[in-house]
Amino acid sequence: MAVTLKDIARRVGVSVTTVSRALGGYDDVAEETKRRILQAAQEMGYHPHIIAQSLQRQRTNTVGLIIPTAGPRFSDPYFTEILTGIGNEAAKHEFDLLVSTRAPGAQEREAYERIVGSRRVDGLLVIRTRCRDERITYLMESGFPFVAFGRSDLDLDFPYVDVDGTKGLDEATQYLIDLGHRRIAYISAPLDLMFAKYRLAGYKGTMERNGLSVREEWIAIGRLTQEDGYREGLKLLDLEPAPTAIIAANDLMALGAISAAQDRGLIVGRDVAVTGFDDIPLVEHSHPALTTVRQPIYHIGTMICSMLIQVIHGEEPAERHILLEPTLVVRESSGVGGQATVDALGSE
Amino acid sequence: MAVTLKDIARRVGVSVTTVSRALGGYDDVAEETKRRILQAAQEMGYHPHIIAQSLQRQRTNTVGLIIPTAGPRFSDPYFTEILTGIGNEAAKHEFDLLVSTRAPGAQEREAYERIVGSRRVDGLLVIRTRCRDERITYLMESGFPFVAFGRSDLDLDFPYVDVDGTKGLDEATQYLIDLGHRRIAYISAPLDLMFAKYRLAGYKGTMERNGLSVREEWIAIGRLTQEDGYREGLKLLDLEPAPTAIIAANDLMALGAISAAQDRGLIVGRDVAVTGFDDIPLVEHSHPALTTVRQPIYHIGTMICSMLIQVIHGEEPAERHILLEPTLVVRESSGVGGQATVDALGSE
DNA sequence: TTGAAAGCGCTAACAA
DNA sequence: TTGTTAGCGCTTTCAA
Repeated sequence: MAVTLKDIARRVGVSVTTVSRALGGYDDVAEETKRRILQAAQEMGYHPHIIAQSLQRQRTNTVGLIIPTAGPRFSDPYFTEILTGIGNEAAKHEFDLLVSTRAPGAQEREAYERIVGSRRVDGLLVIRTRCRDERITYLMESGFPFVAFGRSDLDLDFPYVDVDGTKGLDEATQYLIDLGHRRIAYISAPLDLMFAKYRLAGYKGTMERNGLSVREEWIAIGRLTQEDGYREGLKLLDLEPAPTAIIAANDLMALGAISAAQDRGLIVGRDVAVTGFDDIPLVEHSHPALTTVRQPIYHIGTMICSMLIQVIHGEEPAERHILLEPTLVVRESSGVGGQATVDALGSE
Repeated sequence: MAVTLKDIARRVGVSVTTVSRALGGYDDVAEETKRRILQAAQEMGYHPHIIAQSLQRQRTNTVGLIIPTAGPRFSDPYFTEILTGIGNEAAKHEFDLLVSTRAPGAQEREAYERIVGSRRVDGLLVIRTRCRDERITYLMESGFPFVAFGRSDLDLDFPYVDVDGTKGLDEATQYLIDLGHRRIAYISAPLDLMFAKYRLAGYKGTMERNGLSVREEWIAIGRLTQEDGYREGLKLLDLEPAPTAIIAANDLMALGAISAAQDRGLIVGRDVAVTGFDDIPLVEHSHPALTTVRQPIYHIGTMICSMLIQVIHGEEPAERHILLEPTLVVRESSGVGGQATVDALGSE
């Protein structure tokens, strides 16, 4: 049914080897022979059998990605975007992308073991690194090629790309403080996620540097969903005294917090400021448009993928540890023009 | 480096064949031999070399999905959700999932040809079917196993799952009409998408059945993004007379339309009604919460994947053509309690 | 109950 | 410039 080298060889009247070499672009094939082979291959609609190639070359030309999902209805735009980045970069290098979705835990560990053990892919991409991340210890132990999006608290050296979350939250927090805010609450990500620590440190550090106390009840934790942002947002807004600003550790929770504020009858950007982190496409046209810390997710996808492919090819990436600077994107939700400030302070 | 059957054979002192059979669970291996082999495999951390297995079995145990993306910053939660559904179902059957992202066009066609030709996967999932969909003609011609999410206007018989978009829009439109709306605008999806036709037909049909004229300028078209929903929403709201309700062909555009209305100083659910389609997690906690037509995206992902695996196994799926009934989910954006109606009509 | 041999489709070392 | 041979790791006859 499918065309093989053998079929072409038979038709052209040469050996399989010659066909293989002609198609492989080697120059030790007579011009005329090559021409006939190429033509036959063309006419017969030949495509190399990738599996056979992989077995021979001991190389699958495939990178793997196991997306850590929370549940079925998970749908963080963050993942779509990084997936696109990874996928496009992989395609550029003629690599395929194998994707699994697993919730952190035993199933996830097994998926890693199976993929590594079965040599299903040439390398893995680890995203959203965690504290004492066992995916990383496992991959380091097994010597399997991988690149991570996110740093680690393990004392291990591996290639990664990360965004300086501390800096990002420094900027967001300082921006709000400069607008006059004093009671700034923070909705953190679960603290087993590495980026959560960095961002929290940025928030706390900046508050303290400005001589502002960080009250325990101003720090909430949500699982990165809009729903959690909403729930925690309500709780924060119901505090006495209520915060005049809420910083969320990601955009989805910020959107939830905005809904919470609106449900409390507050005008976001005037009565209360809200900021996020990520700058997913969604928040540019939300209402109000969200002030957030931008990290170039798509671009990071392409970077980790291209680094991984370098590692697979046995090349040393120019930089093994890349820390990107995020940028604060000011929009309406933080109260452009200081409107929020005035009112917020006025109510103090 | 990696453990092979040969390694185990050598250690246990039997042939590769015997090891293969023992591990394969055949019962023509002596109990004692089997035990020793299993133990050795365990101790040595053996995992079958999937590529070698695939070559031999002529089966990759992998399904493919090529996500039709618009651009880099694409990030429709719709895709994340269906991806999760597909991925989880695949895992259940011990199948892997190969994912690519390609914009419709030449590159996409090549990706299909390459994947099919190279026998990279055992079958493909086609999502978001289009008019005269060349992916479908190609797959039918080549006899490659596939299952689609969406029907086709081609006169071809292939297995699919779809949601009755016409019915969904019937319900949404009728609901708004029953609330008293008369000037109902519609933001359609690009009409080369199959589902766009069905949904548009539902809108138009219901309007007409109720004796309401559908004015040309009330029908806008957006590329399913929030941004387009915003832009088209503004245009619609600036019409004279302005529509009192806007139906969007998907949730993302509905969110955009809501932002547009809010930027025009309108209260959505009171001054204007807005509805969507999909019921992505995002819209339950948006502000106002979105009235929408729910289609079980995650579940559809599992369905098409399990159907495909059946086809791959040479089984005939119980049902080859599944048409699901969507359900209208009423929330605030359509004006619960008829508030929108009264005010909207009042301004007529 | 076990092993030898062949072969999946391809590449590569070596010989001619 | 071309072909023969071997082999990637596995499964599967067939024979012992």
